[in-house]
Amino acid sequence: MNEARRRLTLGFYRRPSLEVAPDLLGRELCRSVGREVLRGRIAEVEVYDGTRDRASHAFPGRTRRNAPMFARGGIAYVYLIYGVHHCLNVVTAEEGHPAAILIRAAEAPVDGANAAGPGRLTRAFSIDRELDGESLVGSRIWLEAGSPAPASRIRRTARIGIDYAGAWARRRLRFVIAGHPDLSGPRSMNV
DNA sequence: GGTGCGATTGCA
DNA sequence: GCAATCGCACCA
Repeated sequence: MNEARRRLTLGFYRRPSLEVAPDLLGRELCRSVGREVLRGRIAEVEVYDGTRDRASHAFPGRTRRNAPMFARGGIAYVYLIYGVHHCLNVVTAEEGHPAAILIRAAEAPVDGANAAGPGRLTRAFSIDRELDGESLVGSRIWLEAGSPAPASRIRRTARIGIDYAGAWARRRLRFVIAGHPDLSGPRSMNV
């Protein structure tokens, strides 16, 4: 079986988020729907780690919504934003340490679909809150080894849409594949 | 039980 | 530039 199709295992997720984030770039997001499997190479992610990050859902401490962020790495955290769009996160790190990585963009899983932007991505991959807390090593949603982006192709920028977060808004916690055609956000944020 | 708002997007 | 649309955190 070819290396690119190898499924990522729990050990991949149970590491510090800053280690996992760049390692997610170029990995294949896989979503089983009906008898088909949607696949798309991840191009852009953002780290939300700890309770001191004002932009993180974990900032107020543990609540019902953010509970999956406090779990051990290896599950999905999916929430509804603006009552309109779903956002997919990969939960990382160890039990009790809230950390999640927002998957902001991937290559289109089917021709004509658009998975650039967190809301568009969940729509393209048919992901909603039914997958909140779902295992990432199960049969509904998972990651495969894909073709990891080499370190030389990875860039870091500030995160998007969190201007209210003070100093945290300036931290470079967004990771992208440089020059990738499917990045989201303002052009100035794409390197 | 009431209120305010968001890790976004698409359209005017 | 702004409306859409709703779960939920927070306060009373």
